[in-house]
Amino acid sequence: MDLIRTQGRRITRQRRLVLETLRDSQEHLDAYALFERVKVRDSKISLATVYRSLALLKESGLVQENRLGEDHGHFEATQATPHYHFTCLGCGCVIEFEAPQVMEVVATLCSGQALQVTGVNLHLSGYCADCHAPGQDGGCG
Amino acid sequence: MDLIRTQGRRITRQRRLVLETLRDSQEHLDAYALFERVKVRDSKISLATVYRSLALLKESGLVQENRLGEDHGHFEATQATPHYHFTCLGCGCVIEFEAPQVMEVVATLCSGQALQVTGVNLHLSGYCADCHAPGQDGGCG
DNA sequence: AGTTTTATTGCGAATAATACTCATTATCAA
DNA sequence: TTGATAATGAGTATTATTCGCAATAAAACT
Ligand SMILES: [Mn+2]
Ligand SMILES: [Mn+2]
Ligand SMILES: [Zn+2]
Ligand SMILES: [Zn+2]
Repeated sequence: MDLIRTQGRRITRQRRLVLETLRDSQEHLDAYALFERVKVRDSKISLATVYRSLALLKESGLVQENRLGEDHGHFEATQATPHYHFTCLGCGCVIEFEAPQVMEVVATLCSGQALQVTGVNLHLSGYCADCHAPGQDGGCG
Repeated sequence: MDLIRTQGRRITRQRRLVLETLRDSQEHLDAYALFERVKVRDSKISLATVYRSLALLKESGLVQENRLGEDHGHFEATQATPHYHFTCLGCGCVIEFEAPQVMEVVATLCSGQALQVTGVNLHLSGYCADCHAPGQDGGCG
């Protein structure tokens, strides 16, 4: 968190609160849901500040934004190991998974096409085990 | 295109035009850019119809929507082989690439966690060969 | 501890992408 | 050709996110 204090940026109660709240909840909250949770501890905080804090925390790498197929972002505190997401179109649950193959793809592109990759986003959607009818035709064998 | 005519849906001049325009341009157009191109051939078409047509064509699998890190979608006619996207944060160019490893990941999740995957979206961002300074620290070795 | 500097906040208003309403038009089955 | 109704165009509404600005507070300085 202290690495924010570069370039004259300040550590504020609001920014600390946004990060803590995100870390405490092991979920993938959207900006408004996070706002509601943060408001419990700071009833005066504004939604704009939540957005601004998230943008800053993202810049510093402490927070990740995930696009999970909806028209708004979902946020989570950065984990130790990179992971990706599956969302169920039935119940809306989010399942995290690791996939080292993705980094192999990235490595191939780096050497093959001289691309410098700074962001990786893999999002799968479909139906979780609870939601898909066993007879239904799905996306895998 | 004819498979649209199921469930009482109709093939209209506008829908045909949206699909054709998308097929002709081998680009990743957003809804508004597509609207402008379509308007050349049908000056009366409305933006709402472009959105509605895209939604329908997506449903029928003829069109893919890609989220490329911006706050709006980009569309392309469905290709023979699935592919993924890299966007350059410098110049904005979009580079397509194939990556069979992604489907291995999907297969693993299908058998391992009984997930039914219907949508796959992999998006990389960073700097293309023209844009990254050779000395800069990037995301690969 | 008090003062100064200026980054940050809260609030409301502004934007931008996309969806909706509804009267009119056009597709298509009969 | 006609009738039933799906789709369109135009405008409006909605939603996520950003912006402008006066008031506030974090950090640097005394
Ligand atoms: Mn996660
Ligand atoms: Mn493409
Ligand atoms: Zn589910
Ligand atoms: Zn570039």
